[in-house]
Amino acid sequence: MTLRIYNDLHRRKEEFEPLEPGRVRMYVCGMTVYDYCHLGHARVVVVFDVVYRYLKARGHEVTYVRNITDIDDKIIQRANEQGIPFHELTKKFIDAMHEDFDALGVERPTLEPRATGHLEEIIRMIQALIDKGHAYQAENGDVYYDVRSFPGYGRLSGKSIDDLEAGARVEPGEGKRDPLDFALWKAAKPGEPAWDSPWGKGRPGWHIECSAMSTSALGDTFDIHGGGADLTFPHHENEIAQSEGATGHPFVRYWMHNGFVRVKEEKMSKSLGNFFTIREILEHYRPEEVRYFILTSHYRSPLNYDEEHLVNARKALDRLYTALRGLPRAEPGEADQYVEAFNAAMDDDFNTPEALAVLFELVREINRVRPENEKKAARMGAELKRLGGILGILQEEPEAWLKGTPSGSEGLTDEQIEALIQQRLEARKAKNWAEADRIRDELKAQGIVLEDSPQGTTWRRE
RNA sequence: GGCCUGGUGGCAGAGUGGUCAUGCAGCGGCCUGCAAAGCCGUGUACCUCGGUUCGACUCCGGGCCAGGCCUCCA
Repeated sequence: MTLRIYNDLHRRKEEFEPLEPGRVRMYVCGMTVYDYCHLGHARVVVVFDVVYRYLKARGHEVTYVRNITDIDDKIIQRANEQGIPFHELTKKFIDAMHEDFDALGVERPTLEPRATGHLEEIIRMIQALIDKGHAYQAENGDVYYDVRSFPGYGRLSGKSIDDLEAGARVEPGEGKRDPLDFALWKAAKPGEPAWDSPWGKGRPGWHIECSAMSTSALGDTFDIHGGGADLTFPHHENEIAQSEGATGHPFVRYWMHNGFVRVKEEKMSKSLGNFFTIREILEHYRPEEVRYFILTSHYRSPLNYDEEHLVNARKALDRLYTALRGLPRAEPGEADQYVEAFNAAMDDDFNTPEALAVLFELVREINRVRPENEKKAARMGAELKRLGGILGILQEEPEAWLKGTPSGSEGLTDEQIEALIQQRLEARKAKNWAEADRIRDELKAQGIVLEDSPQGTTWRRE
């Protein structure tokens, strides 16, 4: 069985073979930390978290690097607006980002480099580009990449320099030789944070940060580079030009881009203002519901945000957890055909919707087997939980999940519920069905669902 | 304008040249004091017009529609 990944560089699925067998080097473009993360950011980190987990589950040793852009125009602007030093602003949002991602159950990457911690590498790379004739310093002090000096420019995004040229414009005072040239180093303006360099005080451009951080952490050539589809051009195109221009080696073997989160058929983005932050959503929905929702569509497809879908995610997770509820502890087993189907789905370019479908098929089998053979069901349940772990779901205690509330909601306490159930039990013993049903209806009105079984009555929150 | 995706049942969302997705919702049955949960069963789904084929939702071409990139954006 081989893993196939859709490689954006060639626009087709390709068999995945890491440069070094058993070892995968992966880089994902992380956040620019000037605001809270929204659902679009959540999608990137959840998607690549699953890629990371699955590669590990497949037995690879994975070095996963996800950077933090902690210096750029927007950060400076926002810090100035608030009258605080830029690093104070970035610290606040880096902390918030970690809170949000931790809440979503996203594993921390192996390394999380920050641009401001890699000025040396950045400067060295820019110098190499100048030395090799790929970059030049303009009269305004900025250093630009000479796009026409790199023959492969446009290969990833499928654009030709000449087509791009048509719509491009040079802003006054930029001093570019060609409108498509982009800044590697921006000369310091008054009041801006600045670092010393051979070209005077200034700061790095956005694109060069990722080239420098990725190659310094993973080497000139590495296996997977990921990010949102909006980064394909120009960011990733520029990264290729920079890294290959500077090192002379191929940069990335497999390029992966996830699709956008949409709101009413439009891309969710800061500029459109139609975004929902992770923390807003987590006020009303549980992290696992958000995560499940993200995984219900394939990572390259668009994902339409709608609260109804989050509600649906909870119902689906309820079914999964219900199958696990009350099963004795056991070692995973008895479910080979489901494990195979799950792996086949994941091997096919990380097809999480199909992998989830397999989980539901396994659930049906567990529910079927359970009455006759609880031990077998328990082993299958353990397997279900293990597979869920690869997707980052189903790791809660089933009982806790089913009795849990979305944060923020209020109602009866567990003790009050148990007391009412006890009362109802008395009524049922006396065959006072009217009273028993009254209590059940009362609880139902509060969002509590009762389930009677020969073993007793259980309850859950809707 | 250039380039790139995609249009699947009530909703969401996979997938395949000729039997099944899956979840939610619906309907019938079993189970239950009645329910719930669970199990079993159930739905003339594949934008449109042509073409290829014994056969296409699946391949090819046109059209229509939606979204994206071409400027900071995950």
